[in-house]
Amino acid sequence: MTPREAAACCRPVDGMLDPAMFRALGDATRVAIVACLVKCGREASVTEVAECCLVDLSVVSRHLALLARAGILESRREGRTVHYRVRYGHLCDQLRRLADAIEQCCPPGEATGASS
Amino acid sequence: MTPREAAACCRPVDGMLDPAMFRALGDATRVAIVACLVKCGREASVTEVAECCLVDLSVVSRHLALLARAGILESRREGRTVHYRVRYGHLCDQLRRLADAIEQCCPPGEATGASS
DNA sequence: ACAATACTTGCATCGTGACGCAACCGTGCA
DNA sequence: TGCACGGTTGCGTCACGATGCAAGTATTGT
Repeated sequence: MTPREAAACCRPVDGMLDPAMFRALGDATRVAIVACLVKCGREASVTEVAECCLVDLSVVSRHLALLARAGILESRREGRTVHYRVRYGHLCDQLRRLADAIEQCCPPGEATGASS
Repeated sequence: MTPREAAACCRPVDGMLDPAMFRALGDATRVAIVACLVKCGREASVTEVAECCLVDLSVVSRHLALLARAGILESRREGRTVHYRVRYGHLCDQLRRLADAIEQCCPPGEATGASS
């Protein structure tokens, strides 16, 4: 199969490789925010998150909104406070399903770490 | 634990969230190239890959080099031809280990799809 | 009603990255 | 040695995104 033919052929991996999700994780500040929230293990307000960052609070607000749009975080409003939390289930699921979809195309003979 | 404390605390997830890898997958053209190579299941030359893309061959060459630097692809030279192939094992491993590291911080009560 | 809090949005600036073209390098062949 | 082929690299252009500041919005408390 030539690459040209492969590009036309539809596989599970096509739907999993969403540039928007990866772009969201492709920025140092956003990665720091996500790591912070992941390790925190609970939801946090914009102000709380901004205390871990060197950038302006308005920038943090925009980053959080972007991460939520990308499906990595979710938000909950409580009065004038907005809480953001990691979508652990969705995020881990996406990563594992992508790994599975990629592996499915891996020709025999190439180790992928799994024995399926 | 406040987000500020969480940011200072070191967890496995810190080393796994590499912005460079995600940035590499955060571009539509590069994602198309990776999807093409993944589905192809074999190595392909720069010219072959360029036949699946709408952009100039020089652009494809740069994208392939970037993806190789990010650890997603690897290259092999054969005469004047350069073959690129997906690092299936490394890529899937990275994705799964990241999922594991994130899940490790997930508080009990939040479903992550796994039962560990 | 007024003020304070918590966050969002408009706007200007600046850097980075994607792209195409052209020139260049390395290899193989006549 | 000359030439064709396969890739890479330099350079200019252009668009987008990250940032900070200031202004605006929504909600709470006095």
